[in-house]
Amino acid sequence: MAKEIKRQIRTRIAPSPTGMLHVGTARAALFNELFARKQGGEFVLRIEDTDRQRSEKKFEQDVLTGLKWLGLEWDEGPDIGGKYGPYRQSERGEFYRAALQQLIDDERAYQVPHGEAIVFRVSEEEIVFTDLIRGTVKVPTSSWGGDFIVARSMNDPLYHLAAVVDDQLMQISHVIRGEDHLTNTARHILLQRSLAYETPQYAHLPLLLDEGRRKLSKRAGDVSLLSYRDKGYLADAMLNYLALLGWNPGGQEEYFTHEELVRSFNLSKVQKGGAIFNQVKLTSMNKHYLQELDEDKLLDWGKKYLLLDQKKNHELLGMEEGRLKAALKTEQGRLSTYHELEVLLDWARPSWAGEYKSDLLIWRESTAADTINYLSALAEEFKLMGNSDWVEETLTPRILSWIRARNWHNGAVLWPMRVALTGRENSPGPFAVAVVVGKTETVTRLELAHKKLQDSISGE
RNA sequence: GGCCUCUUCGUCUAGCGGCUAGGACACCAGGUUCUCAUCCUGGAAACAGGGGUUCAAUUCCCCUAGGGGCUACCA
Repeated sequence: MAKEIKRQIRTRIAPSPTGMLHVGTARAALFNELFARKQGGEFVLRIEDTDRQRSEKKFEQDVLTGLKWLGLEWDEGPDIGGKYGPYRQSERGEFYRAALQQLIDDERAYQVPHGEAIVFRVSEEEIVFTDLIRGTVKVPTSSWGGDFIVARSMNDPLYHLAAVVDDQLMQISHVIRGEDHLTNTARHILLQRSLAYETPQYAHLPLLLDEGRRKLSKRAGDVSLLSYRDKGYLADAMLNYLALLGWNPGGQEEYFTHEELVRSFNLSKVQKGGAIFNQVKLTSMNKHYLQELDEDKLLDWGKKYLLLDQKKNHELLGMEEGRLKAALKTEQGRLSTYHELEVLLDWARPSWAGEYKSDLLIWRESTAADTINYLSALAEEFKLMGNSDWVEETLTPRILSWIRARNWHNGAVLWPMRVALTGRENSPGPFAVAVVVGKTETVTRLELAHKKLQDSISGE
């Protein structure tokens, strides 16, 4: 038996730029990247734009932007070149022509009478190959009907031919792709044999499914990777979530950095059945990552959101950066995506006017009269405080003991204070908010609340 | 229809002949608390069904059922 020289591990992701980068494609890219990195191999990005009608430059850009955002880096690709370029199929015509000519010369393929297609001859047989995830897979050529078209013309190759030629020329050792390619693999093996190519190792990933257990597609909702970025999902969270869809390292831990994923990745632990892309779980994972952001990263994250609609968020954007940072920090525990940001940050605006109902100011076990009293007492107490005391560590104990000294109830005083400052039923604690908006605004807001409540009572 | 393929809580999964079948998300209850969130405690929740093999099957084999994919001059 001939000792085979161990080939360099080379994997690839080969998206076709006919739409926005799909989360399923991103996940396949991730698995290819993890596998290559783990083995000390190389990861290649190839753009499969043989379908000129449907391929668009903007989609190619979306693919590149999306993969980069996720944190995947390729060793060779259309943007950086490499030793087996070009990496765009539309620029590789000569290679496909040569392969087609060879197939025709060897009578493995023929041109139909008027030259509008080149057909690859297939005899009836069963193709057997080893899948790194599924083991032995058998596909009879009858399953797709035998002969198949490999090109529209010498200058117009189709997917099967182009993919096979490129994988050979680019020295791809492992083809890791979706399960929907299972029968395509049999066709590719036939082409490889006819062209005297090497057959790479194959691994077919379980599909990403929608809630109805169907292959995740555009009609199922958001499948564009970057749409998740724009909704406030962090790349680290997305990467982590995607990695665990159809794979896991075996233990109980489920939060991993990219480096940790590389270290523990193993194709044999890839699941065989499809996995539902569950946005609820993704969101909870995102929340976890959001909690761990330091204040500068959190500020960057928040600003990206505000920039999405600059007009609407004009005031927050124009605000002093320290204040925005502090405001975000107080709301950090409540953040999970961008969805709620606008509402959560509303109180932080300097011109915030308190559009809440006065009844909200009254704690459930308190009365309007008492609340009015607390509100004015608080305002007076704050006026006595120096600006240097206006930090949470000083403010909190001071007011708490001030309340205790008067035999008041924390809730009866703190609830109205918090509502006066945020106008919300649910919000960060009153001291944290008071520190962010500053002493002057705190007093103003307390006086506003006081007036609101008084007006509502006298209006009855 | 044909071919291929898959099957553990609702979801993502651990398990690789002997376990009270574990974790996470979601859900429910309680605690902490001015509220929400966080955090802590607890709870409900699964081996698709039927045959084998074996002292012993979630685990190995077969059948059935169900799901999914493919069946383009798309990729």
